[in-house]
Amino acid sequence: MSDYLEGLNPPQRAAVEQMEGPMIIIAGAGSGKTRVLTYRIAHLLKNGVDSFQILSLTFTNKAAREMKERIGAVVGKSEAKNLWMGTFHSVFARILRSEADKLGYPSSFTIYDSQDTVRLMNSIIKELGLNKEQYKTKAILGRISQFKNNLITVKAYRNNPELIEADTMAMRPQMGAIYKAYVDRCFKAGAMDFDDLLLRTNELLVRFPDVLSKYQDRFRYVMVDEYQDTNHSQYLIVRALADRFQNICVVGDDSQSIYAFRGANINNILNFQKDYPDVKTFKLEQNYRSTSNIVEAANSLIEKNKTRLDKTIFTANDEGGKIKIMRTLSDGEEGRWVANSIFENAMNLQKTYDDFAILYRTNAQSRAMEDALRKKGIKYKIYGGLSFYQRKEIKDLLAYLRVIINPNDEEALKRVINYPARGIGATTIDKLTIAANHYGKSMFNVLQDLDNTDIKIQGATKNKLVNFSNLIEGFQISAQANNAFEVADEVVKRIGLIKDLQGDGTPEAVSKVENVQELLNGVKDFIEERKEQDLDNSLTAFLEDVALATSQDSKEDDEPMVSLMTIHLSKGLEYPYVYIPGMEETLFPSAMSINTRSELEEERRLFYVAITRAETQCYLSFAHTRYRWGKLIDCEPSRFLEEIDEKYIEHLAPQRDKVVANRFVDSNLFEDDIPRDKIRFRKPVSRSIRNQDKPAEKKTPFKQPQNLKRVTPSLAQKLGTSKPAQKLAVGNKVNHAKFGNGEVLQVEGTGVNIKAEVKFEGIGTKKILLQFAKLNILE
DNA sequence: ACAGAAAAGATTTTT
DNA sequence: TCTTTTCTGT
Repeated sequence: MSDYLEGLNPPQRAAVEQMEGPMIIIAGAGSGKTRVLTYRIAHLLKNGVDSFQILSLTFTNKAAREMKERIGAVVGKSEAKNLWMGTFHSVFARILRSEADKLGYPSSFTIYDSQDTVRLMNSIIKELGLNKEQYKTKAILGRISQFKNNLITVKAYRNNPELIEADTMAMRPQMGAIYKAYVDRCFKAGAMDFDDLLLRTNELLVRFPDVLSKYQDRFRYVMVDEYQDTNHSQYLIVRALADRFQNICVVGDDSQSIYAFRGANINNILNFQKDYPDVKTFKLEQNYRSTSNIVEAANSLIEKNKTRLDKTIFTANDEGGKIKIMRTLSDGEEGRWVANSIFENAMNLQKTYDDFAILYRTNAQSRAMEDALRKKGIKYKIYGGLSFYQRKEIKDLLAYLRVIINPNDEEALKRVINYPARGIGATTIDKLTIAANHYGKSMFNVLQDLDNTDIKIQGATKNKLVNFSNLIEGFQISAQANNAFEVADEVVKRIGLIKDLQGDGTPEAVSKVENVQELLNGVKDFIEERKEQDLDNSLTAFLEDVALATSQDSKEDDEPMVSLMTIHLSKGLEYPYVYIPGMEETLFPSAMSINTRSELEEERRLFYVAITRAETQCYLSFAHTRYRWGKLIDCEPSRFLEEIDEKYIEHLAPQRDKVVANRFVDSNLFEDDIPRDKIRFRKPVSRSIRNQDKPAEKKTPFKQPQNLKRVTPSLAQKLGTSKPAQKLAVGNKVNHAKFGNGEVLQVEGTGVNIKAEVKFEGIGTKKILLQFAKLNILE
């Protein structure tokens, strides 16, 4: 019966068998963390713990679902069903729904996604008459998010001179007013943003001790996965809930903390031992995922971080291939190289495309990869980006459903009030907004009571408004009698959505219609699935599911495809072959994150996460030029490349071509790594042909030579320094244009500061900065 | 009120 | 480069 314990190594087993008291499992990458978590819950259940008493918080819905399935396999499905398992946001949304009235919210409160909050903030800034250059929507929202994650309410903000001072200094003196307006509007709309789901939970637990007591008593065993990525708000919730029984088990890896930018506090995991002095610590240090080359390379990288918990990741796996680094001229060439390499590996090693992943720092990098993959005929899927539920046609339909459930949901209302177009324009909406603010009512209430408001709206427009509000009220009545699918279907038919989308029959239009159809099917599936499991299948439940769904949660495809995603999204996943393009300064590490040590360390952890996704082979690449912001810019290899111990690395880029090198040195152009064909043939031919039918002044004639000139000096420097440590070794015989022949005695420094000590015949020893030296390797 | 044109903005990561 | 916002004229 307890055979599930057999396959575990000693620390894994010890962690599984530790049932009571505070404990922390420090789980290195690929150390079988999910297994331990799963079996630990199974173990609790087997030992008589009631499944209703376990709360398990994960980072993604997907992780929760998978874990539930695996537990179900061990202890039986019906038992697993009772577990409270999910993301912080989804679990606490559920709790907040049942306790909403205590906080003055309707239990059918809406969850605002980031699109909604941006729209709301835009209108607030406009209404307050603020300069939008000075008050950037995103920056303001980011600041408010910070406040909320640290439980700083509007009141607390106003009583905090330091915060006010900081905002005043940052040229945002109206921050407090904006914050208040934002919170008020959300509240009035019966809406919570993502941060509210945590903040309001805290409020609930603090203000209502009986509620806290209830949930403390209910959740006698609390588990938190990815603890290194919890923020302060989450930290407090967890601590409060576990306070009575102290059966709290957190799992995480400080080396994989990559969400500081959205408030994650790595100190939560670093200080856990201080919070619970009698904590039991378990370390899972054996990596089962990757080859030893990958594990060791990642170790050598992460050692460069100063703030770390003490642990040593090791593996018993094969050595495997070294980490391969490729250098290319341009981002386009980088993409082609990746696509080719995937194609060849799949072919030669008999792998399917499922075995490959391309992980990048920024979403913008996907394009070059996509282009190359498409040309090569390789199927791929992109995770992240616009999820299905964020597409316009879907959001529009969802907005109708939201208004039906919660007519005070202003963002949804504004979305649908004139969609499909029914002649209610911006002017009218502005008037309604003003009236709503003035009377302290929701916009929909104003609509229902037009006669008792003194806003000047023309008769024709007024009719349209009345028709609209009647339409919604009709839906609401229907929603009381019919299920979610029937309501959604009725909405689509009544507003003529399909007809509106069909339009001109372009492929885009067709796909929009299909999307709407798919959403309807989705509602149907949802209802049936929930019915089967005897769960809430209301429209409200559906909308909540959708609001908290992420792109990772989409269904699996049957056809094998290469996976493309940001490194952030890749956390928790693993692939045999991993490609990490764009290993360049200002891209990775990002230019925004090189100013402080902690930011840089987070970037390094991000790189660590990326490398450790790989099971058998990891490829890194960088380009010398890249299109960014529509401009061709020069790039320098990432500093991270030099931080991996050389012995785990193999460079794939061709070595310097000496003949070419010499020729270029003579003319003071020594970008000898550029293959000759590339110099001649990069696009100018086709461009000049295309330019023939364009006005002369618009064309950029022979951009190529221009680029060469502009690029030359710096590119030369970079090529000279790109891998000098490897290229220029002690003992090399070199030639210098001025000093003649010599022998390398020493190489020191990094990046642009690499120096070589060279003994020249008849001249003596010189220290030369490779960045400027015109050295040719003779042997 | 709306379509088409011009200008601005974006690219760090997201539950 | 490509998308989104704002302006302009009807």
